[in-house]
Amino acid sequence: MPKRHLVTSALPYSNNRLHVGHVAGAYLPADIYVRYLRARGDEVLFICGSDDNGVAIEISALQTAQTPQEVCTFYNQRQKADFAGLGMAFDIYGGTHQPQYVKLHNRMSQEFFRRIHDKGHFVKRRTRQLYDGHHQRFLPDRYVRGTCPLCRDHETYGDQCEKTGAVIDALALIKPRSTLPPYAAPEVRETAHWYLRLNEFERPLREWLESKQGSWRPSVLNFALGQIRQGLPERAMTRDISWGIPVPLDDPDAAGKVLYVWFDAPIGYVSFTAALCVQRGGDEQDYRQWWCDPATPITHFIGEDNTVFHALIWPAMLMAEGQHQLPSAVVANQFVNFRVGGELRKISKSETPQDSPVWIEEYLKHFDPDALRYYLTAIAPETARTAFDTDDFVARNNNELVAALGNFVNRVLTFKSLEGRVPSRSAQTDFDRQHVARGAEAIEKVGRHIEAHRYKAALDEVMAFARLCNEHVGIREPWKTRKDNPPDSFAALATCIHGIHHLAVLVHPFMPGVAQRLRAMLGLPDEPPRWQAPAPLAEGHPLGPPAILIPKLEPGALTAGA
RNA sequence: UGCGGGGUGGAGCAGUUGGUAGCUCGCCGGGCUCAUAACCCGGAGGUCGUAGGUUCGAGUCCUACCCCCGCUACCA
Repeated sequence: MPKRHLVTSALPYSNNRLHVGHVAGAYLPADIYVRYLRARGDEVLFICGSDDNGVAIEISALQTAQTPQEVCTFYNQRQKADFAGLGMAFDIYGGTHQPQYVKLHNRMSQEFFRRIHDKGHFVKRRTRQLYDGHHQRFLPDRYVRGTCPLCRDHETYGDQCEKTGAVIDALALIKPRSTLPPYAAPEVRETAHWYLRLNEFERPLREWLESKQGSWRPSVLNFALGQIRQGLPERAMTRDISWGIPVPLDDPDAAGKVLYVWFDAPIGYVSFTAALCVQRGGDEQDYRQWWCDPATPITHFIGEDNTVFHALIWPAMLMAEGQHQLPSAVVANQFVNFRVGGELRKISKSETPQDSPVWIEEYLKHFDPDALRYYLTAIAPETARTAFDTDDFVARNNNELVAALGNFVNRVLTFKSLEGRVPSRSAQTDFDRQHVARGAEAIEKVGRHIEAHRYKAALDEVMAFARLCNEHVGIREPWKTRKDNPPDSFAALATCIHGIHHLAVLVHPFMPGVAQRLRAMLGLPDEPPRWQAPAPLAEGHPLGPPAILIPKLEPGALTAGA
């Protein structure tokens, strides 16, 4: 494995609060991966920040009588705080339109656009589009309502029939109305846009994707290859809105237009990397060490909705632009729904209660971030959608995390005869040594799972070792030999303590807070562990004060205040 | 219509290149008492969505079909 990695998590759109689905999809797995790589001794840059441009923020602002800048900065700050509360180890959390980053980001995005333009990969096309005369703006199809031109019997949005799901032409809507007050009837105007000729990249994209067979998840690969098989359409990379990055062309048709958010958002990964290089006292151009060096793998963690952009459009942009590496891996997770009373629901701003613990901000007011990290990894939507269930959360916390891991640590470290010190292991048995070897094996296996992005399997392996530790004490019964064979009892306990030391390593990528508490209880310095089997602590090594590692939750704890 | 994902014991999930189906939780029975009523041992429970096919042998490959979900948007 290489020594240097660039890891990104999808840029959250800054017009909403974060919920557990976001975290389980694009952030937590990435954080686990990064923590593991660092523990292994590799050099990692972990890049994230908010996606601040685009029509959705512009319209949110319009609806709440704020400026787009106010909207995106407000949510950028809240999201950043949520991530910090969850322990996300980003090296930088930028924002494509935040004051500290916008200048560099705009410049790099415009340069990117220009290079693609100069190489002839865009085509300019004229189209007709609905225009809201009151707001003096073009309306995305989603922001127009009217009578469905197919069924002719109901109101629908301008993009899709709500009854049949069929795609409709917004220009064909009968009696169209803007969805923006005062709901003016839109007029049709002509406009010009620059389209990326994706079809030119079908073959290189297919070859590139096929080279990933066996290492990428089938959901990403098959989806992307399926799209190519159907033929990639041209996609407009410019928009008729004002909140975004001006199109950097002299062409009069470019006046007043901005880059499509999905054009500039992935460039955010690059511009934030450059910003980080500057923050660390280097040069902006140092970002090339991470983006242009084939020995540095780039891994994008995303939610399933971003697959088309990260597996097709962004790679095509990179091919068109020609100066950067393609992603080494695109790790996509499915969505997480919310189960309430046995019923599955989507998590949404309008329907999910504002004080529900599925909102990270709400969760963190009452509970331990690591319990959430545990649960979200246990239900990781790696191959299919899963559900966040508050009762299941409490059950897993109490019956798995607390019972197997927390309780094991507690039953060993509170053992009376220890007197705060690591006892002698001189009477260790073969069984004890074998157990220690199993801990080392677990560290290896978990590492392999994480490298393959199998986080659920990795966590299972961690918990399997915790259970093995319980089994080991159960068989050794140091409480029975305490009086008649103290050396044997002590050796068993020393082995258990060594097991806890292994657990402190194993748990670190998943639950950094738990790992830190374990190290404190073991009397170890407060520094991140190395990903290797720890040497046994010397006899007499002073232990820290034992404490409850993970609190047990009352049934219904998560539903009570939410 | 097209593309993609999923359909495995009560629940949640694993099942890499085909070889009598595993894990966690829950449940039942027993044990232990160091421990956050935690832990350990044993047990019951599945004809792997349906119907065919290939094979000595298929959850695992092929065909058809059914169900759920997403995409098929100028929404991030």
